[in-house]
Amino acid sequence: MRPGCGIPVADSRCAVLKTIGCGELRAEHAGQPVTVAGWVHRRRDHGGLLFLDLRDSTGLVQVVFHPESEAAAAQVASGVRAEYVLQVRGTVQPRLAGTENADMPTGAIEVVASDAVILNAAETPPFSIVEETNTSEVMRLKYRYLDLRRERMARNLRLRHQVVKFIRDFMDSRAFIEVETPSLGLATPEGARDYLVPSRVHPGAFYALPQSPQQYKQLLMVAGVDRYFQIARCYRDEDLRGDRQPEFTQLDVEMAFVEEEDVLALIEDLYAQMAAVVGAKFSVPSPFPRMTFAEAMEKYGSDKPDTRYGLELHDLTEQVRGSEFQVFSRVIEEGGRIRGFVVPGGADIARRGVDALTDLARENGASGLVWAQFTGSGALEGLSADDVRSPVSRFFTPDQLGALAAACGGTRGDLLLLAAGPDALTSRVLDTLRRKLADDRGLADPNTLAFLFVTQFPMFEWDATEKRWSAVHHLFTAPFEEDVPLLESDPGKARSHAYDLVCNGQEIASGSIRIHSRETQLAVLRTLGIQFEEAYEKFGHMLDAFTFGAPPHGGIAPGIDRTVALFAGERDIREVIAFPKTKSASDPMTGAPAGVSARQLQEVHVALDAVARDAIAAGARVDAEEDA
RNA sequence: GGCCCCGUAGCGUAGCGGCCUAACGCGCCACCCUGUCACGGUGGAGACCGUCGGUUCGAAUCCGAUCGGGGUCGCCA
Repeated sequence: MRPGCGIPVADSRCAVLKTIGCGELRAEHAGQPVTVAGWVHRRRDHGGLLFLDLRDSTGLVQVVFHPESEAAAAQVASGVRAEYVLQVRGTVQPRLAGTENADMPTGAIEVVASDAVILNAAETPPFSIVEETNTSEVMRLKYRYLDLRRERMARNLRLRHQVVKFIRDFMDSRAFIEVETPSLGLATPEGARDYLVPSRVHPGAFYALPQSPQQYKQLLMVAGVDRYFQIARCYRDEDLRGDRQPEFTQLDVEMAFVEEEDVLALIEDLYAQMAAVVGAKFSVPSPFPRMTFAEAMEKYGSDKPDTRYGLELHDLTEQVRGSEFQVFSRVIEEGGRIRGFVVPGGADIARRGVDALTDLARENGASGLVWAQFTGSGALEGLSADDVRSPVSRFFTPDQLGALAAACGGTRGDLLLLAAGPDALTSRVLDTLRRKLADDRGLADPNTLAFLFVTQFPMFEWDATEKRWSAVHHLFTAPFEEDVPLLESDPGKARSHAYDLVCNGQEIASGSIRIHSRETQLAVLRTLGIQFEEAYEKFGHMLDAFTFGAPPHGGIAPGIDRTVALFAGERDIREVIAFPKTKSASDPMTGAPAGVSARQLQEVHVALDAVARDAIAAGARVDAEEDA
C-alpha cells in the first residue's frame, strides 16, 4: 500500500525490474530476496564497504555492498554517482545492532546487494536533489523534472492528486456529473484580459481561452444538467503573483433549482470532509462561520479576513467626537470615521517598530497613524501621564486614551492603533496593519484552517478610472430581489447573491446565484453601460437561452491550486503545480512563449507590430530559444 | 504600467572603487578509508564577476540602459 492512498500498488508486486518499492521495506521483509530499482540518493564509500541510499517514489532504503563476498556488485556500486538509475538484487537483512537509523522508515533493515545493474547513468545535476537548498526560481523551473524529484515536491504532487480525487469522488457521491467545456471560446468584454488564439480558417477572427467556464456551465443548467462540475483549466492574461498563475485550475460547480444556502452547504461539506481526509493535522471550524461583506469590512477591513487571530476593528467615532484634535474632527465633519484596534501586549513594540507601522499606514494612503501604548498590566483605569505613550497625549487625557483602548477590548500592556478617514481608506489601512502585526508577532496558528463564508457582496463598484460601474463578482450575478429597483436608482447600494469561501486571509472560492431572467440580465448590463445591441452581440446566446426556460441556478468555483497549497502548507501556488510559469508568464524549461516562423504567422493572418519587432531585435526571449 | 530588491565557479553566498591574478560552504575530480547514514581524511580542478555603454589613472565594486528573476501597488468581473 502506498502511504495515504489506500490502494495496493501493482508495480510493487508484479514488476520485473523491481519487486518492491524502496520505501516499502520493513523489518518484516528480513530474509527475503528482493529486487529494488531507483535513483542513487547518496553514496557513502568506505573504501571497502560501500553504502548507497536508493530512492524511488515510495521512499529511501539503504543498500550495502560487501566487496569481499560480492566483488562484482561492489565494483558497479563504486562507479555509480548521484542520480544514477540503479537496479539492485539482494537480500533484506536487519541492520547490525546499534546501526539502525530511527530517522528513516526503512532504518531497521538494509538490502545486502548481490548484484547491481546501472540502468542509466546521470550527469551531475545542476542543483542538489537531496538538499532543500534555496536554488533560484529560474533554475528550479528550467530543470523542473529534477526539482520535482525532491521529496517536498513529490509530496505536493501526490497531495494534489489526493485532493482532486477526493473532489471527484465527493461530487460523484452528490450526483454531480463532470462535463468538459471548450477551451476555444468567445472573448468577453468584462473582466480579465483574454488569451487570444487566432483562427486560420477565419482570417482576422480570434478565439479566447476561457477565464472560467462561466457561460458554458450556465448553459448546461438551461440544458437540464442540473448538477455539473469540472476540474477546469482557466486562463487570464494579467500580471502574476505568488498566488496567481496565467493558467490555473478551478473546481467549477453549478447547480439548478438551488438557492444560496444549497451551494454553501455543499461546499462546506466538501471542504470539511476534504480536510478530514487530506488535512487531518489542521483544525477546522465546524460549522464554517458566515459573515456578510458589510460585517467583514466593519470587523476586519477586508472581504477575506484571516480569522485565526483577533485584532478586530472598532468604531470610535462617537467617543472622539468633539475632540480638539483637528485631524479627527475634520474627518468626522467630512463624513469619515475613526476606527482602530488593539494589539495585545503591543506596548513592548519599540518606537522604531511603531514608526514602521506609521509608514505602512502612509503607504496605504493614510495621512498618519494615531497610536497609544499603555504600560504595566491590568485594567485601563486611573491612568497617569506616565502610563501612556502617545503622540496625541496633548489632545487626550490618559483616561480618554484608556477608554478608547478599553472600547477595543484592550488592557494595560497593549498598543492602540487608530486610523481616520472614509471607510474605504480606514479599512484598507487597518487591514494592512492587522495582517502585518499578525505576521510579525506570529499570531496566526499555522495548524488552523479558518474557513468562513462571506456573503451579500455588493453588485457593483465604481470604477474611477473608467468612470463607470463594474461588476464586483461578474455580470451574471443575481441581485437581491428587493434591490432590483436600485440597479437604476443607486447601483452602489444593490446587494448581490455572491459569496466567497475564505480561509486564512485568502479567497478560496467565489460564486453566486445567477440571473435566469432575460429582463434582469438586461437591466444589469444597462447599469454596466452595455446597451441592448452590444449586449446581444456579446451575450446573445445567454440572453436567448434565458428565454427558453432557464431554471434558477447558481454555483461556485474553488481554486484547486490555492486549496492544495493550503493543505500543503505552501505559500506559493507554484509549489503545487507541476510545471508553473514565472512571474512574466514564461517557462524557462521549454522557452515558451517564443516567436514562430513567418509562415506560421501568415497562416493565421497575424502581423507583428513595431513593438514586437523591436522586442525580437532586442533579443527578448532568445535566452530561452537558445536553451531549447 | 509604477516602485523596491537580486544577478559573482555546477549550486548557495561573501567581497561593494586599488590589498581580487576574486573568498567561503556544498558539489565535482583523484587518492586513502570495512558500518556509515549531512560518513571521514588528503590533494586538485573550476567563475573575469548577466549583457551593453559610461565615469575613473584604476570597476565585480559607482552611474545609465538592457535582459532575466523575485516582491509589491495597479491589474486580476
